Amino acid sequence: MEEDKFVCSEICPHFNKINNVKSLEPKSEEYQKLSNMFKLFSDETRLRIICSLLKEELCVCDLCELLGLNQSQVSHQLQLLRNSKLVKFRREGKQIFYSLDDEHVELIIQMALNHILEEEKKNGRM
Amino acid sequence: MEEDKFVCSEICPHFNKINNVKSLEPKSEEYQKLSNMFKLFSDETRLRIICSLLKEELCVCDLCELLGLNQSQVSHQLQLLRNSKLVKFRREGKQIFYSLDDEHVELIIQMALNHILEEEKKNGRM
DNA sequence: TTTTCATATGAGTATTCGTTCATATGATTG
DNA sequence: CAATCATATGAACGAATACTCATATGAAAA
Repeated sequence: MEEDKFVCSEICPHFNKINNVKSLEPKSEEYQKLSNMFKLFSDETRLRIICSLLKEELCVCDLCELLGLNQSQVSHQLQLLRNSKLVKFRREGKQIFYSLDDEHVELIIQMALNHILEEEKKNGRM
Repeated sequence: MEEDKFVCSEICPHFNKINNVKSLEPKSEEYQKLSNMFKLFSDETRLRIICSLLKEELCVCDLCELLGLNQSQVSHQLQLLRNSKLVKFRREGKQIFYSLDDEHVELIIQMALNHILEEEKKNGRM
């Protein structure tokens, strides 16, 4: 790893830039947490579950019905979301109702959606 | 797939909820684009590259130096970012300079970072 | 208290994805 | 035009992860 960490002779290393960036960037622990968070959004199934819960509290079975997924699939994904404290749940008889436990999620997804939609508009015009 | 798409007898399907959610949620094509976008942020290496480019235009070699990665690794990740139009680049002699080609990226990461930091604060207090 | 229903979970498998190594490309320099 | 330098790319391998199937749990109903 260290052996091929080359620096392109004398031309390239823009050390002023590099030091500038170094001073501004998040700490490495934060990078890990950030990427873990984005990982939760990166699977389409999970994302659809999250977006569904944005609007309504739903039970596992509702999610299966809504998304056309089997129960095991939904429960496994919900487990991941639970572990990351992104969703909360309450029991009501035999059913368990899930809802989002985070105020930022909606904003983040909305931003990303804005990006997508603008991208579409841009490509539509060219 | 279809066979085990059960609906928990008569109790569960909260069809009014389900229909409400259905009417509000993004279209399935958008889900795919959204998850693809988040996938780009979900790898720590890629995320560090993105965050570095947030501040400065940098050449491949700068990124290697800055992040302690080998050239192949950086180029492969840049290829993914290029394919998704998240970065742009310009050639200057032998070097290629990359920069971000998107205004939303910074906002999205900032939101997520807010989330992380608040989470930390919350846990610190308990 | 046995059965049923909604959900959770573990193991196994298939697939996706990141890294590495080797090599290619394309611009510059001698 | 041969050599060198910065970067790109393809193939192979390994690790991570999503899905499936089978089974467990825990509440309610019979």
